[in-house]
Amino acid sequence: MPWLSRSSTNEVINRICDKIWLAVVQRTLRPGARLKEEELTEIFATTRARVRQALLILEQDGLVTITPNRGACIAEPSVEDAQDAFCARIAIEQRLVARLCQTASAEDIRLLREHIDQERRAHERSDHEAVIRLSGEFHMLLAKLSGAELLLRILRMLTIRTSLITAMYQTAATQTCGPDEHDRILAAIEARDALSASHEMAHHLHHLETALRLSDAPTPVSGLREALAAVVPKRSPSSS
Amino acid sequence: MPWLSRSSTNEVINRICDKIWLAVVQRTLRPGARLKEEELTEIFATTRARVRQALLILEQDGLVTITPNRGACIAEPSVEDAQDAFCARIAIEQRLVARLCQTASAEDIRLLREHIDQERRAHERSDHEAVIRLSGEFHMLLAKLSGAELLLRILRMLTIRTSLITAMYQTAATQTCGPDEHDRILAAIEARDALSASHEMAHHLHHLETALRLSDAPTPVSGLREALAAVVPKRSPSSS
DNA sequence: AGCGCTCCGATTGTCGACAAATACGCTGAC
DNA sequence: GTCAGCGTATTTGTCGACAATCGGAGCGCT
Repeated sequence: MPWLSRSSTNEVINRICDKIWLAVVQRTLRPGARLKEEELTEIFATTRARVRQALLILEQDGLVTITPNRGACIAEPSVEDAQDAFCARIAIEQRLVARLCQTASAEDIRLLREHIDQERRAHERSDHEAVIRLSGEFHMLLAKLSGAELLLRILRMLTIRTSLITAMYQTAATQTCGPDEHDRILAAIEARDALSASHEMAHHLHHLETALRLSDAPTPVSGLREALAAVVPKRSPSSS
Repeated sequence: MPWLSRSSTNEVINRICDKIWLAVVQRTLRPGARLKEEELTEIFATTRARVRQALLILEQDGLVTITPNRGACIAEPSVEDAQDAFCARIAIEQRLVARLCQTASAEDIRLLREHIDQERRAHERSDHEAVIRLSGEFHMLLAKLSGAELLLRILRMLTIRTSLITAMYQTAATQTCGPDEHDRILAAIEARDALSASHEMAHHLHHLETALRLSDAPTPVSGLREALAAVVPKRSPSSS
């Protein structure tokens, strides 16, 4: 578990945070899903206070939204949030890769290449779940290798938003951006070509964003979620 | 109180967060200062649970550090953290002002001008406390006017770091960067000159950073803090 | 039958007390 | 006189129970 949100001092709380975050990335938990405290309490075999702390942390990260007397749900970022997140990601990750061009060690590059290989393997066996997860982790790995604790934290907040958005406005095309672009970014880093690296990164993120924007107007999936839940509430109309 | 950290649902908790943040900005609370829970409890006339929540939020923001069984202190960011924070601020705030060049309304510009006027007045009457506070608030105001909730949050995390660092490595020169640079940024925004605006912003932040870097090597003030506290513990040597 | 009201179940929010851990001061021995 | 060991006292961490609030079902009224 090369995982990333050791925000709290407590091990249990970190496990809760990581698990939920992982479930969201793997599309097991959809945006808008309810997170009942008691439920989580018995799932993780802990107390409600711990769960509560974990939820507070996740709210700070933007993964869940807590509404006063109604509990926690997986967040549903607005389109504006997504645009802001992409904007900030472009700004930050450009700097990030440019910096890595100067600081990256051979070991760093090896790790990145290994990661991309994993991505490629997952892609080849059509393991969409792993593809999505690994694709996000690549960017986190970049931040991690930069050694900047702060950038890692910020990038986590940003990737959380973009992951949620892709989960909400998911089109078939969204998850097909293979590891090629990551590969080109790595190549630029390896060549110590900062300009090219930041350019590739900008291109990559812009690509991701526009792939989403396609489905922006037509199908805000989650916008219909509540409505659909009310209309087709799992009850066959023949019975009553 | 045009304040910024309404992270929590609870009013009391927000007040605690704001007050502490304000105290840090005004140099009333120095980095490394101990924050005892019980103490805060009676100061804010609340319960320890509230205080605890507030401290957790502040830890997420990077304003305090909580060490497992030893409580909370005002954070003391490392020099690397500071550099990262400035790096990220430059990346983000450049985008920010460029964006404001397109979206800023007349009302926005009026607010910014008013703020700068406040800065100037504070500067003229040598109210250093207000100068520091307002100088930081200017950047937060920019983020606020951009309308991007997310950018505001990130920028808060970043300005917290830079504020802490300036409090730690403070030289006389640090706080003298008058409102002129802010003024030039505003002028560029008003002229809808995105390139110039982002350039001015980069220059401004770079200026701030180098002003600090001067004292980087020579006097890590807070490094001596504990030592000094142990050596000169407010007790006159004549008494005992 | 449609609509509004009330009551009830479920869920969250809050608090106080207890347990654990650490820092400090004291005593005693070398 | 100094240092090690121990006990206490302060501070944080945790938990369980209670109170407040919200959503929904049921019921009565129009």
